[in-house]
Amino acid sequence: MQHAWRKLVMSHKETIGVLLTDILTGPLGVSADQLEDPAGWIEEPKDKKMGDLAFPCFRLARVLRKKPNLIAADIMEHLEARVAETAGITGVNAVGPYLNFTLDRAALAADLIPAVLDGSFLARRPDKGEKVMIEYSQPNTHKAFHVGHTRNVALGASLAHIFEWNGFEVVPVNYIGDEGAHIAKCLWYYRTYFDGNIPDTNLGEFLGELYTQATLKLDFNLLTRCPMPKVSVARVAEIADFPDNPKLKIVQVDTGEKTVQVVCGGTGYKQGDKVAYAHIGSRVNGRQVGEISKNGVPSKGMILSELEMGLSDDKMQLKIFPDDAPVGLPVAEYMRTDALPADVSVLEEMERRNHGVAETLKLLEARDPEVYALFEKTKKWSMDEFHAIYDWLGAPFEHYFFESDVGGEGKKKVLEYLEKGVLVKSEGAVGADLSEFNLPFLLLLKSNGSGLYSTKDIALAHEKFDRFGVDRSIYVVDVGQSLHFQQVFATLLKMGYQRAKKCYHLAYGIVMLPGEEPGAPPRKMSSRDGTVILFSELRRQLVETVTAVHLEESYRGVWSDEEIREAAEVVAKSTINYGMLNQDNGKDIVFDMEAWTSASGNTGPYMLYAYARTRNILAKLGDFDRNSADWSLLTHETEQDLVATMEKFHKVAERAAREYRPQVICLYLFDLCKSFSSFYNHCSVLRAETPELQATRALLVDAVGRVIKKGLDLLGIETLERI
RNA sequence: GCGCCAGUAGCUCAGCUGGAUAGAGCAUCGGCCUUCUAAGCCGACGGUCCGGGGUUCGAAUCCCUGCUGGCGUACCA
Repeated sequence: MQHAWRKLVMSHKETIGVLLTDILTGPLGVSADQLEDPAGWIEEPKDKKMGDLAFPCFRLARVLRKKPNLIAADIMEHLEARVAETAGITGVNAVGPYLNFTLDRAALAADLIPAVLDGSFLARRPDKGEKVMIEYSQPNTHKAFHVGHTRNVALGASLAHIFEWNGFEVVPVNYIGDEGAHIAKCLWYYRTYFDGNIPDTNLGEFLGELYTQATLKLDFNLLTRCPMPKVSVARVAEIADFPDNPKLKIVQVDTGEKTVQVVCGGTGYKQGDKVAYAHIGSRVNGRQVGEISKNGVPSKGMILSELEMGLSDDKMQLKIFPDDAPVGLPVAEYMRTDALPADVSVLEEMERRNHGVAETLKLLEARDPEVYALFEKTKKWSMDEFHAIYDWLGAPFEHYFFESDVGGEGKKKVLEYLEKGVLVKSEGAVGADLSEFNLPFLLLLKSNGSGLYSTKDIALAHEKFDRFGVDRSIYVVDVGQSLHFQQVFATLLKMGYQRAKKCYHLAYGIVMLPGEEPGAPPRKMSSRDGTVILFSELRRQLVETVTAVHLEESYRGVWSDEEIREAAEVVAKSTINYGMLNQDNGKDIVFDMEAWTSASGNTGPYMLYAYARTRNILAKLGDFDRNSADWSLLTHETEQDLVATMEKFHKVAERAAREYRPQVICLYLFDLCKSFSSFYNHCSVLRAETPELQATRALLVDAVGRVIKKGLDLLGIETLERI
């Protein structure tokens, strides 16, 4: 069924276009081929007060060789009479270079409001025949779920609703990270160190805590200020000039065992100084130290600067130890902290811990009965918690993918395409040369043959299209993965998988915390520093603050405790969801618990409040004569605003899907709710001057409430009948 | 080094494919509750749209360039 309201608005532009064409090609003498399509130039004025539609005369300036505002005046002369006899348009005036048209709002309201009330306006759009998969959330098991993750969930869930409403067939899916080193670390810590009691609740967060503890155990900077094996104290035995290069010196270094020659570019040392010497084969800041030769002068190992040791920003100054530093002693031991007992070797302890994690990983991969059983048990702890969180947030999932399920298939595919010559070997590893796409090499198999994140994504993409038959695949993943997905999609294309063109990475910015002092820049959350806001904590604090600040005084004793609790939960959810969505996808969000819970202005609770007010009016009013409504009575500025704003709903929802931006719905709802609040303070329904006006306003209020509710629905936000 | 993203009011942010006097919220300061819920409404204050060029009748918007910040740059996920 065609909606009358839509035809009406479309026809306004066409009607005006015809009028303008008549006048321009007639009295003003513009030839038709110079005119193109005036209806297409019509836009909406920035300020609603100026009118409903505007025609800018700038482009005509060139054709007519006249100033735009004079052209507007010329057209006006002929236009006014024509407009007066045109139905649907109530007025026109020339403002500078613009012609502003006012539409017949009573006619608009007469079409729109009944359509809202009978449900046809807000009904899901006709089926588009396109199946869209939306992958979001992707949490790692054995890690904590925190505020940052809620942005992803809010975005994904909202997009699912928005696409659904726009007539797409939506398949919302999750992709669980249940494989990899993080799990080995967590389980290693649990088996090696944990001796407390397992809590009764929040087992997922408990695992996250174990994981954090594990990373602390593996942060060797806590054991020594120089966590580098194969770096030891050495003595500068002799310094000689380098031929033809005054910046370099040839240094003979006494390591305690032998004397080696090093070409050194650093400064601030002299013969006899004690320095940090990195042996061949050691790793310095991730780089392997090898034997090199500079202009034919061999150099074995390197002498570390203060920068290389992470002690200062000075990249030239070599680290010099006091004279009593024993030559040959590993620097890791020399610079140890007091975290370990003195009789425990730092290097041995580092080795022991690294080995422990590696062993756990091996046992996991080999499905050792004990370790694997522990893995499955703990994985369930995480999954149970995830499900509870999704349930609370209202996030739908139709299917769960698991990393552990796609790894094997990924490897198979990579080897198959290596065989075909599409993928190549490089430095012992396998990957895709993407230079034809102007992208860097994508590693797909490590030199030891094991797969990576990218390997799994190759298999996952196939699975999505082949098994679920989707036409489009959206990945909601943070912006840090942009290059990764460009590479994955390009690799798929290179493998001849044309449907990679229908893959889209929706990149969003991360969630930050406000600076510690006013004016300080926002900071990243870090589980290590304990600055992460865990989900349970977020929920608890939000509900608590909402109750204390807004519900306690007004409703305790008036509502049941149960109703207060439920209201607090709904408000808390709206706060977090709306806050996460009402921001440009790509930009970082600063999550300020205090600011978010204060809940005034452009926030979720503001929308809920506006909605509850619409319901409250109707509840107080009770029955009224719906047939006595007279749309021409809606003359107040705020009433006309509401009608005009409601009308935009389809355009907004369509745009939100097209641009993958739930935010446009937020902006729209804020606009609508603000108009309603203004209306609420200016026009009373219960005390309307006449029964007709009262009935008309009541229907308007009802319609506005429904549009707000539907908009919030698309954002994944529930409403309350009263707050 | 290279690549991507960003820089708009004291703070947090809108500003759609270039259009009218650059807009909100918060904060600050004034008003409005015996009348439908004050989580609200009305008003005031507040801007060299990072700098510099260019395209255009017209630039916060497009192009170039510089500065600043963030992120990413093959054996982590």
